Amino acid sequence: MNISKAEVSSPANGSLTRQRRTYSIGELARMFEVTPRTIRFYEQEGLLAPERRGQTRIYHEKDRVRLKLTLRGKRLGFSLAEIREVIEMYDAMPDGNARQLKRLLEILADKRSNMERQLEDIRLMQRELDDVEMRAREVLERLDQS
Amino acid sequence: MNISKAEVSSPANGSLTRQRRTYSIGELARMFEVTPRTIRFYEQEGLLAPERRGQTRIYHEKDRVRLKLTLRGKRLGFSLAEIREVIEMYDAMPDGNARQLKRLLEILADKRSNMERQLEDIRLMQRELDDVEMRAREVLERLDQS
DNA sequence: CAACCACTTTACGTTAACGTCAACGTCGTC
DNA sequence: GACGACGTTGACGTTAACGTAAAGTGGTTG
Repeated sequence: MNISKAEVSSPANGSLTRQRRTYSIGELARMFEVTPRTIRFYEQEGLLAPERRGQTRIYHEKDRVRLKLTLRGKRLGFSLAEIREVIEMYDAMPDGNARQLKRLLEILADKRSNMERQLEDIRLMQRELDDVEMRAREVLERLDQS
Repeated sequence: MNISKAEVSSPANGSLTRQRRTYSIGELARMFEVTPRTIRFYEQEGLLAPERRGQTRIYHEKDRVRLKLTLRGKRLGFSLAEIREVIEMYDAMPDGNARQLKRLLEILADKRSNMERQLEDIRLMQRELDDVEMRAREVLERLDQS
């Protein structure tokens, strides 16, 4: 129950609305239920780029959001490489050339169709589960009766 | 464009509605856009159990459905082990004991909540994509104007 | 000051899901 | 009867996504 020193690590904060909260790798790891190792690995793969205070990594809101998006992407079956590609293009957007931007739109369309398919898969799978569950309950009832 | 010999492999079929079609490993592979190696691997992992005519494998409708379900499960991020678990329990259902059946229901509920979460993830991800796409289009327009 | 965290790097290990290659059998056909 | 297409087993290779262990650093706490 010790108060994190990270809380104090911000210099004279004038704004009230501005959240200048930072996180240690351990905090972030607990928040998202991953290991620090995972977070370092994502950095190594170019998905995160936290600030450094000496040796130790310091994560800001931006990093937290990225991690959240990364994990969400993973749950949807995207590879880290795919996720990185999108993140990189997103970051380079303002001064990205037309070719890059069009490539980005392509990728997005691709992800979109991917997700449409997943939606359909989920619908179908839910029906299967309904079916299996029904049968299972039937069998269970018969077992209870006898 | 040669007619598959598999077509002839069924003995005097009286029923009209009954589809007694069988498939070779290659046919199945092309149908689902996987390699034969993948299909053999799934068999080795207990997900398929095709008939054998001598050395060669012969796949029936049942096998085709299983493969379809397996691939769908994969697209949803389930491991082959998880998929096998469900398939095995499903097959053993009629004479499965109450404990097994309840375990099955647990697994199903688990998959269900998994998919609920995926639905939410997809919704969120779609919004992200909308957002990114909008920005990208804006930047593109500005590039076109200048 | 010693002990104890939390954090760091380096490096090797592991697992799932196949790919790839070799070496062979079996058709139909030219 | 050689050839090509397809099938088989077996074994080893590969990739992604981390796990794990070793060895060191830096701060605070009793």
